[in-house]
Amino acid sequence: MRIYNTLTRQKEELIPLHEGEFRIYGCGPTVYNYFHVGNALMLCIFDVLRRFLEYRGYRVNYVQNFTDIDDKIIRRANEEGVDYTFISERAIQDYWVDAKGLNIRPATAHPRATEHIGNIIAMIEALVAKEHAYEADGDVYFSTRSFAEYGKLSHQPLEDLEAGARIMVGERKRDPMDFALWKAAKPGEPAWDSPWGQGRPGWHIECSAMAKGLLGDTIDIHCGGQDLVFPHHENEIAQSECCNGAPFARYWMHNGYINVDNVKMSKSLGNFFTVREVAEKYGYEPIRFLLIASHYRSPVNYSVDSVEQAKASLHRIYTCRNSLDFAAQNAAAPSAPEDAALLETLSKRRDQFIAGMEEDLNTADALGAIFELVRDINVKVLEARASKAACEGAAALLDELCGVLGLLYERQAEDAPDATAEALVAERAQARKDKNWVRADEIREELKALGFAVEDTPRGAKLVRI
RNA sequence: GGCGCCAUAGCCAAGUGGUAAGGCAGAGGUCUGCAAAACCUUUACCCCCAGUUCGAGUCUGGGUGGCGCCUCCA
Repeated sequence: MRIYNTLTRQKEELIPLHEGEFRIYGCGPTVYNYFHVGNALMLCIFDVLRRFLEYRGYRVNYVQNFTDIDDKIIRRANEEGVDYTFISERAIQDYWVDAKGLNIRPATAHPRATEHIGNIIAMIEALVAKEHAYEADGDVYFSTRSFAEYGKLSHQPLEDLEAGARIMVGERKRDPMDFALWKAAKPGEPAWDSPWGQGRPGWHIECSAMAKGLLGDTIDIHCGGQDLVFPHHENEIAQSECCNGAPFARYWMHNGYINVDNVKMSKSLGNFFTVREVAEKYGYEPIRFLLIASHYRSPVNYSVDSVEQAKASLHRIYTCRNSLDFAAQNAAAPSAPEDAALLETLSKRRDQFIAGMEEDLNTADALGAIFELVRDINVKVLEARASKAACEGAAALLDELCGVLGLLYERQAEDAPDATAEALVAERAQARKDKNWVRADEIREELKALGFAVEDTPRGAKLVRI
């Protein structure tokens, strides 16, 4: 598999450091409110990466953190007059609801910054001891000039980055490019004991500490949104490599943004749609579909129209999948001699799917393979009246590929046959045979009262729950 | 100013130099007592101008238009 590595700015063969296992760290959300469609892209795409690697036989140790202590959380807590933990807990609960709705599998671990204060302090102490960091009035800063490779991820020399740097009021930096590892407590703020007095961790050090604690000094893949490249990921590299004396992440994967009217969706611009609000109107699955329907590094323009298109696209797959169940139940033959050849033909779509995914996680291409599989199934299985075994084989393949993308999960099991309804269907079939259209239409009304719509297909009447 | 990204049909969107995947919408058709649904078929000289090449959406240079990071942000 080839992956675009931000560090080298090229596609590289993805090879794990440890045989058969990938260790992946993803920067999760800062928890203070609902996450929006833009945040969901990162969650969905790296969930797909993880699913695909597992599908290809690797073990995946995927750690995704929650930043549960931060200025915004504190501000929110003050606004609502509650403890900061109330805000973060509530947002994490909301996260689980939406993540589950989007069919994002829980990571191997979901560490919280506040659970790793000990690791964070230990790491800062090590950096101070190595003179990569210094204390100033209870704050601790990382000295960027002490790390010669600073800027290697964003490919910017320190001097150019410095042009945009500034010192905020109250900071005690020696250099504008230095960044806080530890912040001295301000009155009324949550704080932990440390060698530098009461305080709380800076944002960047959390991820370095949690990655080190749970995955080791060198991890395989570090992922996140492109907006984290600088300064967050650049700073993580500096901290981790100076502390550990080992390469931090071997591959850096960054997803692009979701745009609204061609402008980045972001909390600060206020042009965002929460996953919660979109899901209430269209359901969760179209959101997931929309996000993986284009390549993860290219921008996706979000609009109501795009969600509706996604929903319609998804419907095509669902129809095919449900028709396979119906066809399998009503197939004339349990199996046929040509089944093997038929399934062999269909499995070419699996090869196509995998080839797409292996080229920098090209989910758009992979989705194309799924739709071509759907057409193949419509023509060669459903229309050709293939055997029960062929129907089941086709269904299994469709489920397999959709499963890798995490799609087709809102499919309901078919309702168990309702005896009354079944009897009416049989009576209607007879009435239609007798050309008693009046009675046939009456029965349709009766079924409607029972909550079923009836659709006539070449294989007989099909009941659909209204 | 520094570092990058993007421009493919009405809309969305793949495309690793060799005569443009896929989806939505539209249009035809099939099935059909009616109805509903579904299925099949079909729709592009790839922003402009030069250049390299036997051959370019794909490479190079120059335009035009749009976007991002450099400050919290997925």
